[in-house]
Amino acid sequence: MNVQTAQTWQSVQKEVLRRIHARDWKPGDLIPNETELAKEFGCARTTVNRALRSLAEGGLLERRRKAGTRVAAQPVAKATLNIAVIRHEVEDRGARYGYQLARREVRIAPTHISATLGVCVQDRLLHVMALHLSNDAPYALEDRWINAVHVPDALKQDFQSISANEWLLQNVPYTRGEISFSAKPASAENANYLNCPENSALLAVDRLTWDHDQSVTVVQVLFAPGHQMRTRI
Amino acid sequence: MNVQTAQTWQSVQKEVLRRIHARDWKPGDLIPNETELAKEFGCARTTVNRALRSLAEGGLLERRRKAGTRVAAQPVAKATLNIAVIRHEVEDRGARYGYQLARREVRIAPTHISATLGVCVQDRLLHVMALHLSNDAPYALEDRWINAVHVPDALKQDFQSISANEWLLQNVPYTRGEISFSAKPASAENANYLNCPENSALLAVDRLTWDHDQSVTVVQVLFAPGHQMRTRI
DNA sequence: CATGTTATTATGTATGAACATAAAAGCATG
DNA sequence: CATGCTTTTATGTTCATACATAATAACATG
Repeated sequence: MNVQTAQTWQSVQKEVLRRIHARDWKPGDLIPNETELAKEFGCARTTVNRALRSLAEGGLLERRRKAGTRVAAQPVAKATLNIAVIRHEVEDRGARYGYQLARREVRIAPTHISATLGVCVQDRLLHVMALHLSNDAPYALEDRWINAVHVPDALKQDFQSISANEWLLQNVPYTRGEISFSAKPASAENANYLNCPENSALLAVDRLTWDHDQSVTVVQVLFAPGHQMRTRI
Repeated sequence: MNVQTAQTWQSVQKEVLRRIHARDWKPGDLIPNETELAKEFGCARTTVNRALRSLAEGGLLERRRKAGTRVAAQPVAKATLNIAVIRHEVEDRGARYGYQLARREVRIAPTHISATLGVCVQDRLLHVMALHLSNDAPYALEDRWINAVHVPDALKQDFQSISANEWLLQNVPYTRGEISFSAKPASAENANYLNCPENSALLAVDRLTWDHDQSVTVVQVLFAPGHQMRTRI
């Protein structure tokens, strides 16, 4: 019953975290309710709420009205990966960024692409392929289809000096998207661009974005062999 | 100056989002300050604060004291991957989970492992290798080293029926960790366990966890070819 | 005993007021 | 003109209070 002073929500959170890590409160345990904790810490319930809510967002606590707050039995580690503009990614690593447009064409897309984008099979889409370089070495290969029906402005861009990656982010809004991570063997073409042996294991990031119910773009980014995406948990 | 009614922080957030998506407020733009928005929406500043803060956490807004709030020029998409217990992952997909212990040994670790875990090279660590199955097909191969100096209880476990993955999460706390995603070619041994051709492209998830300044475990999970980790953004 | 209704309770949210704090902008001083 | 101090301002946070809501627990009723 140590009444504390100088209560900020961070200090409350820190103390709660300490108790969880020290196993005072074990996974699955119900912890005291907000009112009791507020009394113990000598602060307002609002402050305790702020501290616990943010821990719950991180997956460490599970909260339910009336049922109370408990320590997550099996905390699902949430790995948050920042998918930034590739140029920034390279520059943040302190490397010199380079960009090469490999292909730009307006054409009818393969059926799996038009199906994914939800457009008619005979719609002409913009296909852009580009290589991103880090200190002149291949860094990532971007293979993108843009829904030119919904984004006609894209047709005016030649993507010679600015990547579609960057142009879209600056100019075309999207409201939602899907992203998936997988490993893929390098095709002959991939290997040629990325300057690696054919069938090398490549990290692939596939993205599909929508603006309300209109698809915007679908893209696959293949990273050069050995590439890692890292984060803390 | 439409004065709204029934203000919840969610409705404020929704309206702010609408304006961003409609490009009323464009990337890089400074938006009205909290006091003004509160007046416009007819709610308390606290409510506006809650709405904007949560958008800022998601990376869509950038806020700085005195400088104000602006729409992120290049919203960094934050892909949050849930790294759950593998058994749950399989079961959530509606498949039958299976588990096979492949190896369990207490031995001196390769130097890169003891270095990673920050233990003495001659410390004996627990090495566990196990195969996770989905509907009897190989799903993921777990290759793990446990810091037996810090987690002596692990030595008592045979890991015949419960995976180290699950046992650790239930029994050993950690305060922080690192996680990285990459693509790797299957070694002969990998290929044997995962029942795939040698050099297949495999998605690899590497995790390293710490309890304060003691390392807990380092693990590599290799997923069977074709595996995808998905999320919405 | 099963089932539906009601009370209770813990979290969730809104409010206005107050003060804290970071950072920009203005100002003074050498 | 450079440098350091002061003011101003927008966000950040705390608080007490009040009411909303979901979900459990208690109760009544057939």
